Amino acid sequence: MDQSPYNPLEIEVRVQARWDSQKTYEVTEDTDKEKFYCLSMLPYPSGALHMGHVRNYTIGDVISRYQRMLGKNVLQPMGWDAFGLPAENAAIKHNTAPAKWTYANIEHMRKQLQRLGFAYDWSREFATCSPDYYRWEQLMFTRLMDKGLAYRKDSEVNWDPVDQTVLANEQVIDGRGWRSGAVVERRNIPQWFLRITDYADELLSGLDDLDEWPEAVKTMQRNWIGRSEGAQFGMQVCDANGRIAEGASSVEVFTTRPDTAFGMTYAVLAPEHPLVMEVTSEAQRQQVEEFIRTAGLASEADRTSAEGTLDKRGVNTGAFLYNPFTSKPVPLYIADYVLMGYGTGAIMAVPGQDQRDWDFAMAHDLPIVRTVKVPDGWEGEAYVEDGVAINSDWLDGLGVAEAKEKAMAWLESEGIGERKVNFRLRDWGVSRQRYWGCPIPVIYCPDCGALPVPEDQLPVVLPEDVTFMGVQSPIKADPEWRKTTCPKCGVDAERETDTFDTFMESSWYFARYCSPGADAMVDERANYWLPVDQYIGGIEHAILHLMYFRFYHKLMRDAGMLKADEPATRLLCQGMVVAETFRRDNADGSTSWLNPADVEIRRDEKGKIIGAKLLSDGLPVEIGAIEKMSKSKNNGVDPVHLVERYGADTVRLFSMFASPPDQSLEWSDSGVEGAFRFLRRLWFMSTGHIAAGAVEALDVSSLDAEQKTLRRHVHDTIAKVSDDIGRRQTFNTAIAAVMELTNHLGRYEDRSPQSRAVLDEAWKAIVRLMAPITPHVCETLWEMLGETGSVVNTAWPGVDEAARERDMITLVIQVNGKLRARVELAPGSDKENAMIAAMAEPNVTRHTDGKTIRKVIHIADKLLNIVAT
RNA sequence: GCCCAAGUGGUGGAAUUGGUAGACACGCUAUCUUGAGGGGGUAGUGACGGAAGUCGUGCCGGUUCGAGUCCGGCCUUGGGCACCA
Repeated sequence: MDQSPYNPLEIEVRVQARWDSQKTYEVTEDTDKEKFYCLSMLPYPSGALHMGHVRNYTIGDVISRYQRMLGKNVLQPMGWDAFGLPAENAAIKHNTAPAKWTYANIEHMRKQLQRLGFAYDWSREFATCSPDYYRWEQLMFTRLMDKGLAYRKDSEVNWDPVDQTVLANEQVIDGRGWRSGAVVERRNIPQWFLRITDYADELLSGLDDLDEWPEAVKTMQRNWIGRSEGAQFGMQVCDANGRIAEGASSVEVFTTRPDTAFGMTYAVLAPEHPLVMEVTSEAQRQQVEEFIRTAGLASEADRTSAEGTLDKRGVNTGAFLYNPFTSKPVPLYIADYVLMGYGTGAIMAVPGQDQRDWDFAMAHDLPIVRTVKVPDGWEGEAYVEDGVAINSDWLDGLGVAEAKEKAMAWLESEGIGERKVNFRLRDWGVSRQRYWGCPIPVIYCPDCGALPVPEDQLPVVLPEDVTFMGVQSPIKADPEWRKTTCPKCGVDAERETDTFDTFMESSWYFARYCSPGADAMVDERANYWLPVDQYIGGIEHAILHLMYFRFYHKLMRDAGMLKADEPATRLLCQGMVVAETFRRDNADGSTSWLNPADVEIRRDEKGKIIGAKLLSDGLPVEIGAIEKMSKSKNNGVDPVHLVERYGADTVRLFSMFASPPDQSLEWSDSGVEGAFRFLRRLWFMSTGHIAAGAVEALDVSSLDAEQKTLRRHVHDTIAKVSDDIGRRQTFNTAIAAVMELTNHLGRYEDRSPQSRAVLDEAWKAIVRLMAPITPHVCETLWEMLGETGSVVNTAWPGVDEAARERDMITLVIQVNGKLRARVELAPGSDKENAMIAAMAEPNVTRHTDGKTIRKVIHIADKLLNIVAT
């Protein structure tokens, strides 16, 4: 048999056509098999696949293919997060409709994904902009309205006064509208919210059970939820002498440090606090009104001092509050360092124990009382650490924890206050004043108010064939679209013209994949597949998407649709794809960023990079920082070009080999070349073995030492690769282990019948070990090795533990912790025998002669350390 | 400012439980092969040193027979939060 050259393009097209025609990756529920649901975050159809996608989806594909070879029923779906602002921008730019642009992108990107050979069940594919998808989201929302979990309240938006439209945060550039250039205003308009705060406690405690989620993600979510325990209590308005008038108002404050209440020297209301104007004295009225007008206007950057703290601006209201702990009045201020959106919008200020209060007290000449004893030599300002209570009457002498407890118990027994838990987490605002999104299914009746669209009128379909002017949403501009009648009383009514935040669609797509075609949001099939066994996506989604995803799953669970408590058991967040940048600073002060493909690197004779030049003009360019691939830095590498040149297997191999999945991956053209070289070598070596003809049966008992060593290496490699892919998810070291074994095979020259039998075992192992990573070439080699059936459906190679046993082990000999010799010993040798072998080594005795051996540490079959002085 | 990662050859990275630092790959050097280009083979490649050897995982200190790994302090880079009482 002749050896043909490695021709990846020919191989890949042929193999993919077969997978396609045999529907290899389509799956159904099968209770006889263990299921495995592997999900990669669905892409936004921006137009073309980038390296970040390739990396994300290759990781998911490797895990899926590995799990399938373990015999599991593996679901790996793919779809499109199709709503969103970029489609509106593109529609304006290209004078088309957002829907048309989006569908064209999906067509294009689907082909690109298919060219990479990912094992997706395409029969489950959907785009989130399809009415068949979003109708269930609308139905769910109406149910949430019924349950009171969706509600409407006023909220601030960015308003462009020229374009007469709401702007997303990213459309506001330096305080101005991105198109009109007009100064953006803040406006309060009614918007819909989901009560995620009702689930704050469960979202927090649930993190403790997510053992296979990265700590970094869990920490970020914990901080975002921001649970804090403390006390809330009322303080009555009083006069300067502490006298409380009949029917005086009371101000509720929240504190995590009730133990410090004796050190309260003033109190503060947020500028938006409803009691501000009521309590403000006549004398202070003008100042307070002036402050409220200007509060929050100055940008944060302008108000930040060199030390990084914000100015503590505020003004005295002239009113006093009665401190129930001391029975004395404290002056009441308003200040913008107190936020209306957290706690009660009012605080007791204790400058001795809170740095913000300290800063404010210093700026406004307010007294400072320490209520926790500071350590000797303390030179700081506010003291927030643990310590003994002082100046606190009946709390004196207690530690912070005990004092807190006693203060809270006192507040409760006196009926002044109660224990209270507050969260930083806010309810999820889901209204967007955009066109290209799922219409919010609500009808406003002049008599009945806001009503959910009845189920039989769903879906509320977003018209797709629109002329998109960019100034305003077509459904807001169209007076006809919104016209409807009240489902309750039948009078003329109007539809909501806002659409949902696109995070809504990505919060439940994982469940819809499990119930294709269901005449409901999901059906029973979802409980077969869920929870997701492995979820893969970018760390940039650590907070928002992954929080909403968990929240929405709980909403679906509580609606009786799903059984599990959490949507995904294991999470892997892949790192960024980065590349070198090249720049030229132009004479006019601007910078040109040059693509790596157009630049040649220059090195010295040790291979160290000493410069770079542009290929087109031969003149030098500056080497910039290594940064995330982006259009702005022109350092992107197009995966499609690489696939055309080297094949999908090479691109997949390099992206898995260059670094572990959770670290950033530095792109390198020569690294891609190296991956290609490895596959070509694999091809030539294994087809060479095949060309040498049939192989006789392996007889393990007849192997000589070298054959045994080779076979041991094969089974050590199988064990390592299994562990690296399955448990550690360090695909780079798995590949390195296969490369090492391949190098061993290359050096192995004996072609006796039993050697060829061992080599045959080795090649069949390698082809299966590499199959999840480079499936096309492995599929082809598997056939050529004379195996029937697709490697996709073949069992993962098993480890023969007997083959891994060693006749001799290498024991490392140290003297005083320094390596001095290595000796070959039978495994299981005891300390005495190890010592005899060690003392026979001249390099050891040279370092022990004339010294007393104080101690010998022996780690069986590993190491002997002789301590001699 | 607070919280979380990370820092190892010329480069990407390996060292999984405290036990041989630098696997694997890139790059580079020499050499062979080829008409050339390309590709491939072989050998070498942490630093210093002729060698024996010594030093070496951001810096300073500690624990230990033994530290890249653990502890304390600091520096740098990346990420998150950012007046949340």
